[in-house]
Amino acid sequence: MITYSPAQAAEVSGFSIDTLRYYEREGILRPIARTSGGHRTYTQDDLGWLDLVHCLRDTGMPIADLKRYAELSLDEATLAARVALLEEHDRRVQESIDALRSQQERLREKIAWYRTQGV
Amino acid sequence: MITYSPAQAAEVSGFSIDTLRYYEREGILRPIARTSGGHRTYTQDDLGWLDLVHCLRDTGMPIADLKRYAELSLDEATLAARVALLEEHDRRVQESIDALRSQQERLREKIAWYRTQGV
DNA sequence: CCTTGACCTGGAGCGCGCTCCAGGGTTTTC
DNA sequence: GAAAACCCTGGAGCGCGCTCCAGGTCAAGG
Repeated sequence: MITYSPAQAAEVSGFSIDTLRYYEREGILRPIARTSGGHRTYTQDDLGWLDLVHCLRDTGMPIADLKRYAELSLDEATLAARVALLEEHDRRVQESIDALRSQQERLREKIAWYRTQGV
Repeated sequence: MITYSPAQAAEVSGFSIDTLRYYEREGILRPIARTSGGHRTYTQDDLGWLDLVHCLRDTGMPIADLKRYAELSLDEATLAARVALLEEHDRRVQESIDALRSQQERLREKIAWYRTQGV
């Protein structure tokens, strides 16, 4: 089985080593496997999960929500509930995109107004 | 001339009274006029500026940038430079909208994948 | 082996953007 | 003219999401 050192996991996931440890402490990552000496070895599954985590963080999901989602994932039977949460998150992402666009529209109106003031 | 008490300025601008004071301390607002007793009286101009501030904050401009922008505004001759900064900000807003949309796209792909796993 | 670089833990610290508080003074209302 | 509501200042505190540090242990190359 292919595994990854902390440095490699950081490289591939795009999170810093410190952040990976922080996520594990917070329960966003399940406990990562260790070598006999105690060094972490990330699996491809771990990296797959981190990819989703990155996507959710980039779209503004708070750490606390991610943690609840991760806890849900411990129980196989919650798959439907998890997908529902992702869809709910998708709606919030859509709202923030819409909000950003409408504020951008206002910004552009203000720029246009300044332009009429002789720029 | 129409003026506004702190509470009214907060109501109209959508910022809390504490935030208005904070912005003034930080130099994002020019010093607000006072009554003989020291209470602030906001003018319509102040509220107009606060409206732009709200727009810029909502689109993610950091406090430090807003402060630099406000300092520029003290000099009439910088109008063109300020408009250029707003346009630069507009480009960054566009970038973050685009980033959000592409991450949303990935999120939707992940949801679709989970759906194939039997939800 | 032994060096060198990567990794470990627990906990402190930080940057941002507010938010709240104590202990007062001011303004408005009746 | 007194009560009630509002506002003042300076500074401390907070929530979030990391980031850094000390003081050690582990692992891979020569």
